[in-house]
Amino acid sequence: MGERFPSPAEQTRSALVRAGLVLFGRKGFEGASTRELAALAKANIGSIAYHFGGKEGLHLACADFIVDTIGKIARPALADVAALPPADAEAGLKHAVERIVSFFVASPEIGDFAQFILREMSLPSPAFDRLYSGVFAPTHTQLCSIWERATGEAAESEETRIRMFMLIGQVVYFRIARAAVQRRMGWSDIGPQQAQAIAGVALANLSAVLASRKGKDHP
Amino acid sequence: MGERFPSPAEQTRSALVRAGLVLFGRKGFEGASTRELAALAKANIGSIAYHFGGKEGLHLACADFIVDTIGKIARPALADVAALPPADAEAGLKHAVERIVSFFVASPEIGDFAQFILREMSLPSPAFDRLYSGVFAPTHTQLCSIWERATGEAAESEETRIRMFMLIGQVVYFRIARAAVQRRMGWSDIGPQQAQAIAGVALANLSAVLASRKGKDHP
DNA sequence: GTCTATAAACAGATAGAC
DNA sequence: GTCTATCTGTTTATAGAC
Repeated sequence: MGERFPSPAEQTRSALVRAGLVLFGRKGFEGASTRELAALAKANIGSIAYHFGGKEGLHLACADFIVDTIGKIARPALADVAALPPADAEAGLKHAVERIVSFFVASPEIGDFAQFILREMSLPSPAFDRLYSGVFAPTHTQLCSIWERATGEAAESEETRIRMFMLIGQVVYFRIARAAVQRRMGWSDIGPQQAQAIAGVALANLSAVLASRKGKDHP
Repeated sequence: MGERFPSPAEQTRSALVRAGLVLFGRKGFEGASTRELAALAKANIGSIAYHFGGKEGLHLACADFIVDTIGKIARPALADVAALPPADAEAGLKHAVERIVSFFVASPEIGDFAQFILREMSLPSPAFDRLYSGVFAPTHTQLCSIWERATGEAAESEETRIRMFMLIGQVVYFRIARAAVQRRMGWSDIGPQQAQAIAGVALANLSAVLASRKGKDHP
């Protein structure tokens, strides 16, 4: 790890993890066979057992890769917003929503990540623990504290936590229900253009909710 | 079909479909084996081929069962709301959201349906077509027209269609991300009590959005 | 570390007895 | 219609050559 020129072994490991992200995400753990995985990674079948101890080991390594990658991208971005003075928190919150849309809904590279994560959510396997504590919990917690800065409502109240799930859910749903959305909307793809339309409505909703919370007491 | 006392053959068919709903939803098409399916249905392995032509035939039959069941429950309920005079449409819309929460998020019987549907959404198979045209499209279309009655905004505008996806998504997400939600919220289950908390926030959001749309022109 | 050959378990489909 | 035995192919894991 951390070497300037990755050794052949690390290249193989990395190729297998990338293949795992694609195939596990697309077809599920049982649906992806070790042969497919090795073929996509241009590695041999035995390398999975050698490097990861077996199919399940590769699956866990994929989860760790997602945690690392999201940790490097999303976490610092949200941390910046969370550090804004309350006066700017509302604008920061809106910016965060835009980022979530373009990152999670439209970006094609993240597609396999997203499917992998969603699969773990609806059918938690041992890999779920790592995703929850590495991605899910910190992201949601940070969003809650941004909300507190923007509205004055307690970050860890039940209502705020539910509300932040909805904020995420209404957007992430476009990735989850992608096939149905595309048909119903007549979209041949969900790219930057469609993401803009989605973000527009999401931001309008957010503004409406924020406006409705103003003028209420927060004892 | 339609007989007073179901024949043994129909009991077997029905048991296999029920097992299919559970196992396909829980483990995916590849993840569920014909042996497990037959065992759960207390039928023999050969009966799958006999009654449905094979594993995929059973899968399609499960999709048809969902379409029929939802069609009998959700469709007429939404149709009633869609028939309300515009003055009552807003209340009807809120009632519809409450129904969606308790039906889709909290009811345990629907859990396997939901997982089956969600699985087809993220990885469409031949069964997806039936679910889309039998459940998804009619439900979404009806929701859009209810929205039009409540707000005067065109049911089939891009904005309305996106907004209705968000209305559904923010709620359905609690089913999709159930495992993560339970951990983060400290809920040991998502039952009627939790559904009420979810519906409360969803309705507050809806009211806020409706309020923000008032006083705008709809040329 | 890479790659191949093989083992042992498992899959879905089918033929035929009842 | 039900159920069992079996066929054929595929799966993961592993042993060992290089």
